[in-house]
Amino acid sequence: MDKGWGLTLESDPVTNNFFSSKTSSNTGAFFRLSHQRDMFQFPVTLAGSRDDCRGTSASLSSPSDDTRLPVNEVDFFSDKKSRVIDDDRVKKEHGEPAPASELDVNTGLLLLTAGSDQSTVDDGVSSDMEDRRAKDEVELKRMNAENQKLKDMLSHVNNNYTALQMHLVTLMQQQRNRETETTQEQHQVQEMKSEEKKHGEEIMPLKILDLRLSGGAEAAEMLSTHSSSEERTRSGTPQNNVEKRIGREESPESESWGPNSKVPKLNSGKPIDQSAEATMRKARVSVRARSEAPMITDGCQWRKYGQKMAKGNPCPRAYYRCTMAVGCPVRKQVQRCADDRTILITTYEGNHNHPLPPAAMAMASTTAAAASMLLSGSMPSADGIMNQNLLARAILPYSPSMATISASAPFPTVTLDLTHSPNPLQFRSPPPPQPQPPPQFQVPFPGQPQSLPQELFGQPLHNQSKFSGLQLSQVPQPQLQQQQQPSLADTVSAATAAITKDPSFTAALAAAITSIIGGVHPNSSSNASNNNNTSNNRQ
DNA sequence: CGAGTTTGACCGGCGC
DNA sequence: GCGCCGGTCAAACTCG
Repeated sequence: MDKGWGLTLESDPVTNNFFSSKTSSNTGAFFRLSHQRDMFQFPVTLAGSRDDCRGTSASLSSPSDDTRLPVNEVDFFSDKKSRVIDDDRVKKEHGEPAPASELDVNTGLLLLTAGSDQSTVDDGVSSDMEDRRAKDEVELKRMNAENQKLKDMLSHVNNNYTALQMHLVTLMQQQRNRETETTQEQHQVQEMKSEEKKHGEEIMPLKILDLRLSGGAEAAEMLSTHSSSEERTRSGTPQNNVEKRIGREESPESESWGPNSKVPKLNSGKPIDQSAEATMRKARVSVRARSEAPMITDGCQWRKYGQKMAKGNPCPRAYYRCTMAVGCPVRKQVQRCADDRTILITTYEGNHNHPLPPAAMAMASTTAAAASMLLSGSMPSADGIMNQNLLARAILPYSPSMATISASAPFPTVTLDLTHSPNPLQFRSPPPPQPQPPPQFQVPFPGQPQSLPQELFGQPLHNQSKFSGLQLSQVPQPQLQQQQQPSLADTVSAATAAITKDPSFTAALAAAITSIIGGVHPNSSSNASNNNNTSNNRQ
């Protein structure tokens, strides 16, 4: 029952659906906030100050202060807006019209103010005043339109900026790949042939992951292994089970988790790129999170295809595959921790072969960044440093030691441990009084189903903004549509700031998106329409 | 009735 | 070669 969620981090100026209801009543508010996040945050992003993230986020706090104006709007023009509005209201209450020049700001509140004016007028203010106010309202509407236009423009610029950044990252990593490809592959092949297969596993998936992350479709194209192109081709065509089965038997590349994709044998017998491709998909990103829910929600559609009792764990392991596109190779395993059954371990594997909704992109990019970090661990390079930074920046705002790497496992795995319940917004201060701790902790990715957050936080949303804002986006909050609950705005802004302001994360996101969607523009409006899942309906 | 889940069977890798 | 194990399949089942 995940309808109505998934609109999260990504603004989409192309579609211009600022205030559209999108797919549910919940998304509208957040979507608007997303844009506004872009709107006010973008200039800071351009400043390129990585630390602004926290600073700005901190400045967005005080969600408990319900009297605050929505930060996004306040920030957009000037800081005197709130004062202007208050003054305006005071003046009007005293029969003194506010100058029209001061009315060009907070639209929602001004509209409300206008409404209250009416009652004042009814009380017997002169018709002259009435005319003035009518003019003010007209002016206000005009300003609203301008404001909207500016939002559009800013979002558009922001997207252009992101696209440029993505392109830059792509080019840089392509260059590096070209430089390192030959020597590294030769070296790795020699190593793998001479050393343990485990060592081979450790290197190969990482390399390919890096290729995907860095170059995405372009790099894959350049290096075109026929397996990867084959996979892309297959991904675009419908598959039935028979085809899958055949593909599984005849081509190890057809199913990422297929038993045929085992690394050692592939390495020995297949071209390096092909085996590497297969191996790459063995790299995993594991997310540990406390959750009562049977499965964390990450923005994708999943279909359960199996359940097994794993050795050493009384809790069954569930197997899911991504169903957002036919033939998507991404799988995930969900299992409760044997030691602490409140901990849900979700392990992702593979790369999506389809555009992702923003909510899923956040998760995918994070896991991709994690996988990239895994790569960087064995392949020190400028990118490695960057990728570590990516993950660190993606995660560390929430906890300084969440990510652990295990390359000794059967498959190299990055574990994002979110079970330590860090104060996700610890960089914001001060925390509001929490009547009770959240009963569970969910992965701070957007796209949580609407049904969860209230349970998560055990309190009204507007008091929950200390939690990672990324998942607050889908919480029903009708009020927000009207006056943009500051706490939610803060939360969303802080969360998005934590992610989007960081140039390195933006790069990671861009690269991940590139790799994930295979060249589809991340801002494609198709994503926006794609983002509401009905998966986990029975979860 | 269709979509999703359940669950036993099956498959392949791996260790002994 | 055999058994264990992880992973997947697919028929049966459930649910809306």
